[in-house]
Amino acid sequence: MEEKNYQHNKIKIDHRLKKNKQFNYIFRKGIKYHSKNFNLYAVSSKFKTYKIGYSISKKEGKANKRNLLRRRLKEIVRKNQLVKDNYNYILQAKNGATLLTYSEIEHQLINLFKKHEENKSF
RNA sequence: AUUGUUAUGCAGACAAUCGCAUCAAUUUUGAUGAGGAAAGUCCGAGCAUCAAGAGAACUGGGUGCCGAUUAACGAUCGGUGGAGGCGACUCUAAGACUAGUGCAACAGAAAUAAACCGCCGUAAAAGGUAAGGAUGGAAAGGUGGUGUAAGAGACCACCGCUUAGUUAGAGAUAACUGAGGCUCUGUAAACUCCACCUGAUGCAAGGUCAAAAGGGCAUAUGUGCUUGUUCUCUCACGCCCUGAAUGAACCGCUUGAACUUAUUGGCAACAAUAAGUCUAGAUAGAUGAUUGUCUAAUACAGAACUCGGCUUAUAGCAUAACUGACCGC
RNA sequence: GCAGAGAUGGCCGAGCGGUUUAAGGCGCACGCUUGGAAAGCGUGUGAGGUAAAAAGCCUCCGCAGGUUCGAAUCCUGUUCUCUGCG
Repeated sequence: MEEKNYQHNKIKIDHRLKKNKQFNYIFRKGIKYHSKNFNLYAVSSKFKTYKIGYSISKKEGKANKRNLLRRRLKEIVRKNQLVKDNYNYILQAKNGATLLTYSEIEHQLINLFKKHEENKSF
């Protein structure tokens, strides 16, 4: 019974960044990658899993627009398996990213994470 | 067929695959999962804390035609008066400047008070007068007549104002009759007066884990307190810091002035009764992606303690009642 | 989520019912001064529309209504900006 619970917990690891501290740390120390509508901050971490946070300023739109964008970002990251272990990320939206369609966002994000991959290999 | 006016409803549905949150089961399944405004935070409540309570005076804040509804309200409904529209109908912070005070620039002779021009009068003055002129947002009730030296509510008719009575009404008020002859400029979203209401802070409230031990201040003619100020009385005997953290978890957290349907009462807001239902509860914060079918399906927009309103944003479709103009009979 | 403050010429900033929208400073333009500059002194200077130009007229104190004879100022709604609360 206990083993099962343990396994269950192991499957459900929290991949979210939660604390303001963590966000500030990554904003300061992270390696930055830019596209037209998004910034990616990446920092290597001592943990084996990854964590990712999404940052959308209030200037980008009203609450429901921001919510929609965040959900789409989460969906794209999950579906394309863009994120690698041992890293912490922040995805920041800018310049009217809420106006983009799903496919446009997907295109930009894949390119962004490609840059990150190339940088890592060097 | 057209033109408006008012009211109401919907705010996509179904299926498949992958994915999220909560709760059940339990080992891979099932159920449920944002709005009409969830928004603005403009009002009113519940709930919590300020050790507890009673009372008085002053101050501050709010509301302001009448009646009803409501847990309550600055909300709602039905009326009255006023304003707009040919009309259906819509809008209305609408007590009192005859308690007192303030303000009213410029213009104008004069701004709450009277005479510049004028008119009458006369030899000329004195004197009488406020019709006409000019200014202004406002100029001494208005229009027409009688009257007169010229004029004037001096007198008359109509209209307006103030006021008394009668009738109708629950009342605001309305209608009628009489009186005053008009004394009384506007402004209270100026101070103020009158009537009524009103403690403060907001779930980031607040509580549990949270105790030991140590330290400081005060120790009754004292301290504390009812969170705008002061006072009276009852009352309590302690308060603060370290421990104790830029911490985690849990509670608060969703069954409620709840929702749906029916009946009854009421013009209506709404209320009562009966039956049925349980319907988000996250905490970097749960609803997305792809595809198909139907369709007018697009807009504004995302719960964060919970309710009742108000205000603002909003595509398209549908329904009902009524208004005007035109055509036909 | 809750609570509070503000918005005035190109910039800062006073004014809080009254006369032509606006004190003062910075800035800008021109002149004086100087061999030349800086500093100093003096004069002028908001924007848009109308207009050939000048003069004049109209609109503008975040935006939209209302009260008032009259609103940058008072009241209501709204938009944006900023601050505090664990």
